[in-house]
Amino acid sequence: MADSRTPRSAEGLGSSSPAPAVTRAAAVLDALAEAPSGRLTLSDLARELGIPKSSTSNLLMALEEARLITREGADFSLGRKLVELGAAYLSRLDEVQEFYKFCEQAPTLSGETVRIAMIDGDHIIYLARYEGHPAVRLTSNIGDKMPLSLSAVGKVLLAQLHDHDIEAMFPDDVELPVMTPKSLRSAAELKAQVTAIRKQGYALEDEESTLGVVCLAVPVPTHGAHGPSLGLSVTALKATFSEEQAALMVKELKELAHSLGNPMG
Amino acid sequence: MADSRTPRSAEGLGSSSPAPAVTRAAAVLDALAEAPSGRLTLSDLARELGIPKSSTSNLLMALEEARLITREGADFSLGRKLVELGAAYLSRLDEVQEFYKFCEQAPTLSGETVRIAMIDGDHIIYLARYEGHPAVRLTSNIGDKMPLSLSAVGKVLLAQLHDHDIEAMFPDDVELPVMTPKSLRSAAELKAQVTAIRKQGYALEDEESTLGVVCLAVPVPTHGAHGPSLGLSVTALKATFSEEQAALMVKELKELAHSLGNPMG
DNA sequence: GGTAGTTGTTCAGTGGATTGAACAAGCGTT
DNA sequence: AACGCTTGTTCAATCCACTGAACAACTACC
Repeated sequence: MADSRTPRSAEGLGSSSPAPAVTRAAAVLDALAEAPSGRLTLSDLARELGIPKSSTSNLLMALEEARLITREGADFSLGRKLVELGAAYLSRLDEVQEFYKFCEQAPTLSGETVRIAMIDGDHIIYLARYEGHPAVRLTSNIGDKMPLSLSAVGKVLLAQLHDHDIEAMFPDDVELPVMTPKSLRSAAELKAQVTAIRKQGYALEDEESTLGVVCLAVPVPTHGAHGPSLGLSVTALKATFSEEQAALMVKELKELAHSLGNPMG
Repeated sequence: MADSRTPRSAEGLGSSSPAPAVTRAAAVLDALAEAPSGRLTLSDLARELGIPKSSTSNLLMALEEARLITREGADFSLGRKLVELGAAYLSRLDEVQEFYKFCEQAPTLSGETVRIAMIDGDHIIYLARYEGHPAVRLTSNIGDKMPLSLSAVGKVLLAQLHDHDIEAMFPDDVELPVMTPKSLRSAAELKAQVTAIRKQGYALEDEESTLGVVCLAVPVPTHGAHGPSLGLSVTALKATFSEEQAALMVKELKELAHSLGNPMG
């Protein structure tokens, strides 16, 4: 009966937005992005977000006119304008451009799958991907999200935060997402890793998100304090993974991180 | 003095939106996307969009809370959430996934630079790019836009439209964008090409956007009448471009287009 | 230092967006 | 076919988001 019973109201009860229509419109976009099929009807949205139908209708018309959503018969889905806007965001990040250039020239990395990611709330989000050999074709795409505890980049970016922030995000009794038998289970495990990562300067993910796959990650030093935290990672097959190779990759990752962190590297 | 004098009002004078706040919020996003530096202040936005400062402030607060924009001191820029939303849109397009798979296996295309694009108002927008050989590294990225008259995909998608739509978009006295000496100049030229493209089933772009580079494109048949028009293109260096190669590429492009057009190809 | 130009924030009044009920149109069932 | 239960649209009354002016905080330039 597809009873998706998640009446998460658009407004957080106490938080009256200075422009409710905008907040609700954003909630509509979120709902469409999270809907498994990517398509919802007016009534679906009105019900899920707790907005009167007539108001929802107005919102949808305005969103459609702005091409932020598309109507297809009775179904609404995300609009193409969002691809433009997302691309506009990425094109402004000089780091992404330099990332590609560096990967091509790096002796070891140029043959591997390298990604650059950014912390985004309690997730990481992939900004760009360089694929040296399509041998290990990844399923993740640009823009995809991943829990912090399940990825090397996530852990290395977490390690950059202050302890009290980590504590706030991962209280001792928190339930961590699990994707493989080797996924971290407890906040304690995660925090132990964080201190280890701080010492050694890089993070390792050992089949914690995908069996047979390992990941190394380093942080990009945040230049000038402003701007969000970036991280870099290499992905490799566990089967063909050696200590010396790892050392080489970490070395090159750190070089890349350094040149990204210092504008005129 | 950076006198960007473009007071393009957010509302189109006569068009009263059913949810003005949303329309204006979308205008804010547009303005940020088009701003050369990607950063604008509250006053910049208020001035450019013709919105009172106090209202603009409200909009920006709501947008920031939704993470659709970010504040950095006094400057506002696009937010990360837009990358997520754009990615969510793309992930729903099965065509993109199949596009990659096909390109890898195609005998000729697998070595070339292939792209899939979509018509979007009076532009095309690139949805995905497959790069066989990084020999001809393109400057265009996913999400980038391009005028219809300047690209092979643009022309081939234009040729899919009805004549009266083309006439409306390109009246005889229209001024076409020019990027190289070989760019089309007049609507007449464009329309002549459109009829030619309809006959031969594919479009050629001969150094019209970049000197030294040629492009071939075919349309993807729109299955079931709904859904936007997609197009495929291959890019090659004019220097190494031969007739037979072109024939092969067009053949494979058409195969790909066919399998994309028919879900269970 | 003083002035004139910014900037972004505050606040009470008002005009228009939002709303709920009533509407019409579409489906599936009995 | 008539029913029950959907769907999305219409419309007048109300409430609240928007507004404009006044505010405070900076910067720049004599």
